[in-house]
Amino acid sequence: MDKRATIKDVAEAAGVGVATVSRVLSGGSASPRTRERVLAVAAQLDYRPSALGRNLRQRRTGGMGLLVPDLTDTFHAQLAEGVLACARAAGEPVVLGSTAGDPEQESELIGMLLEQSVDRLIAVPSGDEDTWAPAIRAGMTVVFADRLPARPSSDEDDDPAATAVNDLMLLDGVSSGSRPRPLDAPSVVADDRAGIRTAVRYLRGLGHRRIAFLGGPGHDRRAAAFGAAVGAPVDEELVVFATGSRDSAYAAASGLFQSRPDLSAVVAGGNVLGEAAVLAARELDLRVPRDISLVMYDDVPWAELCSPPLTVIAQPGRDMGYRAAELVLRSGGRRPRGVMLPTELIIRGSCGPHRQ
Amino acid sequence: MDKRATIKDVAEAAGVGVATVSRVLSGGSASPRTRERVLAVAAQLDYRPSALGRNLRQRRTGGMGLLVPDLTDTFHAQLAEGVLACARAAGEPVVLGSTAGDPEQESELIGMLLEQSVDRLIAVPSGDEDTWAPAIRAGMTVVFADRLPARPSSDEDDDPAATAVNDLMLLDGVSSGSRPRPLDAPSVVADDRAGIRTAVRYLRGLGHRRIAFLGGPGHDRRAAAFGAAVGAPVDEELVVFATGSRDSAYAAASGLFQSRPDLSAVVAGGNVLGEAAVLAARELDLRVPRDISLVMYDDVPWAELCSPPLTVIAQPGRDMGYRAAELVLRSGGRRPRGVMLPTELIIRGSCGPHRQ
DNA sequence: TTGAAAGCGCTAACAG
DNA sequence: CTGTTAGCGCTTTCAA
Repeated sequence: MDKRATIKDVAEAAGVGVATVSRVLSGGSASPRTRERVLAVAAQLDYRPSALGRNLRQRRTGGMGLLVPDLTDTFHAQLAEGVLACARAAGEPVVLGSTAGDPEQESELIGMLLEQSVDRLIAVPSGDEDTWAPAIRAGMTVVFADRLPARPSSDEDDDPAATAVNDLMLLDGVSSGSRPRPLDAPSVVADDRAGIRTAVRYLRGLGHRRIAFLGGPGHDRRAAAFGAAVGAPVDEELVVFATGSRDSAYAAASGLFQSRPDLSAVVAGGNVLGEAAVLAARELDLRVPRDISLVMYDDVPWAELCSPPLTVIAQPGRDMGYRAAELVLRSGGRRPRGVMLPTELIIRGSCGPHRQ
Repeated sequence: MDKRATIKDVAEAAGVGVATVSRVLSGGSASPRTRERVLAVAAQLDYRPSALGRNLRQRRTGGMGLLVPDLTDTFHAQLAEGVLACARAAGEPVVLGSTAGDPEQESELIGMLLEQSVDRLIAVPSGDEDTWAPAIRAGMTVVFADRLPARPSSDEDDDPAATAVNDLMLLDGVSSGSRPRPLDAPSVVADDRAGIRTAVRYLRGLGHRRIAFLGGPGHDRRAAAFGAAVGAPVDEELVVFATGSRDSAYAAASGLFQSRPDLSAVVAGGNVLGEAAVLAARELDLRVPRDISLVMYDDVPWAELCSPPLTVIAQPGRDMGYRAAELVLRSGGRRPRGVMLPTELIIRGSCGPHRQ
């Protein structure tokens, strides 16, 4: 097996200079005669330009990085498929990393990408703005998907609720006065506010009054939207957070159900939490939707498999990934502020009327 | 924002040659004094060696490629997580591609990886050996995971069953006489034979006689194992294949149930097919397990969510990915023939006794 | 133990 | 329109 042909081989075989070959192959100007000959020789030699040389020359690796917390979270898998589809269409490679929701691993992966000179990155962030500042300072074009990095917990506002309120205000266009958003990166997110609001109204319409929110890492905006939707005063006990693992999600769901028997409906902030809620409810002999109504964020194939099938707030995971990839690729000059995609409440069978 | 420091910067600042810096940073020999100084300067300058230069010099990109048919197939997501975990531990990047089960896209992605000089690749293959020969000929170290490329359909044996039988014979160590396996790549697969056999015996023990196999692309070995487990003569109609999409899986399942009302149990060759089987059964008002018993290949989190929870043949997806990554990384010299991991029948609630 | 120098394959000035 | 040339940042002989 002989080694791959280089640009030099092609140039020699075609009797032209290497620059000409380079030009022809990258669509530069050349006489039809020359162009034809070069193309012929290149094809004949089965020449494929090496990305190595080009990358070094341009001091940057093509393609993009993609960082998600966990691929076995079906929503992240959908999002990744979207990114891959766009990248494939563009012929660009995607370097993938999974962070397990751990800011430290996230940082390390960012470092790895920097080392590879990958300067375009799509991320479902786990760390806060402090985690992400280095990447952006290093000149990376980053597009956040699904959620934004949390505010750094530099001072008092350490709990999700407070952060979430901040984000909510920002979402509303209300200037928060202090601490301007330092991160200059576009994002592709779903309209969490509308999605949650619709779900809460739907549950309200069914007569539910004690509604809980079960969230995970990165669900702060959703929690805030939930708070806004149920209206003050928010029963603090009815907003609980898990830490990301399936075990933690289960524990949170189980704890919630046990501590608040008066609960009649729950909104799960993501599919892993919805899964946990179904499991915990079954374990505690709570019937869905007879004893407890459930709405889950994320539409995933298995939502239909449950008995009853789960009512969900669908967000277009694949589209979000595709759009994010488009954004990060066409980051030419203008930096669009980001995209917000609509959600849709898909009513199946996991919600029923409130029974006294 | 100043540009990143290069090896030259470090060399100058430390008053040594670039070669020395390179040596020190890659653990070569150097006097303690020099080493210390270089390290100090490097740290001070926040120097990170650029992979670009190294890659070009070594004419190869570090890390590995990973090709899977579809990340929203939870098993593939698990496998990918395993690969990523190993890669992360080794500090190596992973270039991901999703092929949608299409050999053509697979070929294109292989071409892309070749262009990037990624010379290590883990794949859940969709194409046949003809698709993969170029990659291996080009000098790539390929490790197949979950399944092996099918024999090229050069002549008569065009249908899955025939191919499957071939593979089965190979698995048994029976030399097939003709057509020696030309592909020289190790693999990490589950013990499909044992898994399927155990499932079939379990169903037999429950009294089932009309058992069907519902397969997808790449499930040839499983189909063959199924044929062997039920024993000749195999009712051809009871072995059906879908093409990979969820729609196709649903159609196959639905068609199977409708055409064979005498069916009392089905083995789904993968989680997407299991999903389809549950959906199709419900649509046709077939009760699980009253009317139809179901065993699904792959254990996935949502298998427990179904009512009743699904009895599954679990294969260690994450481990398989991790092992494959280990294999492809430590491909030093010896080329191990591959690994076969055990499966486990996890009995939940989707199988019941056969009722006349 | 160390430094100088030669590229790896490619692109982008700059001449011709 | 085309060829020559100078590197991109790194590793690796080869001498000193």
